[in-house]
Amino acid sequence: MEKAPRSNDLRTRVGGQSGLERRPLVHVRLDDVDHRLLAALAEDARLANNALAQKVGIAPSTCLARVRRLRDEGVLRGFHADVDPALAGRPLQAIVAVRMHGAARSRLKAFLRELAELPGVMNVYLLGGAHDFFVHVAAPDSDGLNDFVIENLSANPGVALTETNLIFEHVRASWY
Amino acid sequence: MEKAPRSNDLRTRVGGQSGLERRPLVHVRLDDVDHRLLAALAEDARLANNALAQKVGIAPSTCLARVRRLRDEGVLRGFHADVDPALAGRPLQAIVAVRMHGAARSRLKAFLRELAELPGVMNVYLLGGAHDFFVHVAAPDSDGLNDFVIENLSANPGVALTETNLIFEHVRASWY
DNA sequence: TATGAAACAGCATAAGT
DNA sequence: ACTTATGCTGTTTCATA
Repeated sequence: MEKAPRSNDLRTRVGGQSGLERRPLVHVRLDDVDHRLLAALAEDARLANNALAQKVGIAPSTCLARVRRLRDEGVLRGFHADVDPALAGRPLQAIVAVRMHGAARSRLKAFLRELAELPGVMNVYLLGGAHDFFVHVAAPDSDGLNDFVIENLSANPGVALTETNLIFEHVRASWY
Repeated sequence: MEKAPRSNDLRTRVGGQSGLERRPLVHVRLDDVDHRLLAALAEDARLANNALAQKVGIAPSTCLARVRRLRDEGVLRGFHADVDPALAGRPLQAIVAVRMHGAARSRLKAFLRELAELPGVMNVYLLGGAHDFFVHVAAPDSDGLNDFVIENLSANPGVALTETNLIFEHVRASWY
């Protein structure tokens, strides 16, 4: 039996999920233990398997298998550090609401993908409703924000209008 | 020498930052290595110190000290698992824009704090602009979403109007 | 399917250069 | 800031219930 190079299954195959590609929409049955695992990892993604197992009351080996299953099924999409944009040089956050011209809607998803790659862009939400999408962006200053909106949004001929909402506070909820 | 119970410094003192409390607004100088560390951890929060060090091209001990500094300074706010709401039983996401009555604005922050604790609430954004805040929420179904808006938002006498935007796609950007 | 033990590998941590 | 060295912990497999 060839020995695979020890792949820490909790850490590998993380990321690489843009959120834009269509997912097979499987239904996953999650029991109470699974929910506790998800809650614990949502709160602290760096919990070691041992500590995690103890926290939810199962054996480490069982815990490892459960978490691997959750990852393989796609319930656990990844593990990310939460960086404070203000302290990382981007103290000015905004949510820019954008409406497109009707003809440009076919290229919308590709456009969003490009936007998500731009520096400072934190989230992009494709919407149904009065606006077509929201861009959550963090900028170094007011000029930077203005430049972002003008150069990356308004400059696009498909963009009909933008509405910039400054963010005064952002509370990231604990999820459940 | 008393042996402190091995505290993995990368994992301790994580969480407990709601985002609502006022921060001392210190300026942090980040060099290129720091930015690479943040980017790497934002992409995969479970990278072990060794692997992280190798990835950014510094020694493990240096890496440990750097990351600890980033955490102590508040640049690294925490490490969170990214759970797919759809596969976890909440396939319907929305961003609800809310405007308050003028008189109710003084209690706004406390209100947001309460909202953030509700099941399904993922983000709350306090805004300046046409709306007072946005609530990013994930609901089990259309009824659940409706109930959330009515019971937790419209029911509040301070709420003047709500505008629910369904989310078709959510792209979480790679941060930088 | 979950558990527990055992073995191994790999990591955090603290010296010293 | 790097290198080295050392306990020690976490991961992993396998046998068992």
